Amino acid sequence: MENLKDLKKLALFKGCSDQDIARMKNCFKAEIASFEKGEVIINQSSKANRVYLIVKGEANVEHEDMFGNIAIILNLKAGDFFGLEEAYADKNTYKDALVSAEKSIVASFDRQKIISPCSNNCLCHQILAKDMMKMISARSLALTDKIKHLSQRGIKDKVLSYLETQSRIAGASYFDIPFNKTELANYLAVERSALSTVLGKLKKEGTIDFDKKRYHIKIKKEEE
Amino acid sequence: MENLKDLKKLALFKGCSDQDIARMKNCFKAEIASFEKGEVIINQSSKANRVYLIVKGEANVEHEDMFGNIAIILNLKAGDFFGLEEAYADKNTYKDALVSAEKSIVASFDRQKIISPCSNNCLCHQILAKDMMKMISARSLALTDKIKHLSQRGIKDKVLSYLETQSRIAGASYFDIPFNKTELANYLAVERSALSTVLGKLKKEGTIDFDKKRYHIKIKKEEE
DNA sequence: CCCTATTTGTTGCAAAAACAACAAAACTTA
DNA sequence: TAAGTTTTGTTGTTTTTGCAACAAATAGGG
Repeated sequence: MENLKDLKKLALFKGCSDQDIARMKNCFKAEIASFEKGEVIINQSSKANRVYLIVKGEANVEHEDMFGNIAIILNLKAGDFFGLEEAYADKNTYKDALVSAEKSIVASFDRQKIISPCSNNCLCHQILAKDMMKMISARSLALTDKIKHLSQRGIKDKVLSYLETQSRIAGASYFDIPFNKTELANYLAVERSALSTVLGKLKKEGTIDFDKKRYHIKIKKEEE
Repeated sequence: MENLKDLKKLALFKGCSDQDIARMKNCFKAEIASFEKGEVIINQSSKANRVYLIVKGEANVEHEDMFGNIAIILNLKAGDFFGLEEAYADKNTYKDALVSAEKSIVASFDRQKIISPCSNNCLCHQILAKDMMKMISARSLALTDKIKHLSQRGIKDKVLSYLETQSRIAGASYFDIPFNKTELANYLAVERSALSTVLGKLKKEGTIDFDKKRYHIKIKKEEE
């Protein structure tokens, strides 16, 4: 099982021995699978009986509304979970889909095993449980951040709000974002072409610069 | 301490005796205060060293952006927490303010005491810890719901998305929402006057009806 | 390296939302 | 109940966005 290497790289399992991980995999009824870009890992509205862990690559949490519009709710990276909230809040269907954003490896675990205390007394299970809390909290804060972007009036303010947050996270005025233009439009819930126009304008104005997925905030907007 | 009565009403403390609650209050360094409508319970950007519990009434999580626009992120009711995520994710400032939405009673606890295991072995502390996970998960799902509303193109779709969710939660086509029109506009991040126009149109069309904070979805939009 | 698929930029037009300003209605409270 | 405050509705103007269609640029695969 060469996937063990990828698992061990995750901060989540730091300090766990191979045996620990092997035992946990068994304990949680783990399964590991790999996906190509664009492949659906788990469908919207399907039964929520597993919890997914991105082991390698990236995946997007997506929601399709009644008109067929796709919204990218969140971008998940290695170490991030999908489905934990449903498990803990006792919801039995996922309200969103998980879609591989690039070549990825995803582990999944039995929902019930994850949320209930381990009978086997796995060495890492306690650590894991503690981390869960932290991860869900971080997710919650990330969602709040996103709401802040979406709450901006106008595409210009939305995109600047997003880019400033990304810049702050990166701790630099140059930074990469996980979205191409089409995906960024989906993430910000605006028209792709309109976003393109606004980005072009901001570039011409000299406020920002960008190339591919790399951005640069040249003029920092002042906080209130 | 007559506030004890209010605390005991919360699902969170069901099955806890007065002594249990008294011990927990001591253990968590609890403080209780009451607030009028519009009063700021805790300011945006202030030090996040306490966790707040709405004991009675309602409060809104609000965010003011760099242009002075107020966004209502979330409406909290009795039993809901504020600041838990910051505690668990180890953030030291609140990114939002908590504002009393009506006459309310709010308890606050020492952040550190909440997130670390209790040395006194309070009877309810374990239960509390378990509920925390559930609450944060539920919050996360609620935020995802809101993102879905905000992701809709156009005010009409936003407000219908919101009202349908509220209707589903209430389990009826008649239901009350916690916002007046101004607050609803802030929650949906749109112009109040534009929202007013759209609501009027929907009422004239016969899609919905409303009076004060009571709404009625007359024609149900079909899911995809 | 060429062919194809995807991504990105551009434009014009129609529709919608922001904004501002004001009037009517409802709610407070003295 | 009268005065003042807040909420809600209305309207006209300006700006922005959505939408559709197309062209250019880029990436990916054989």
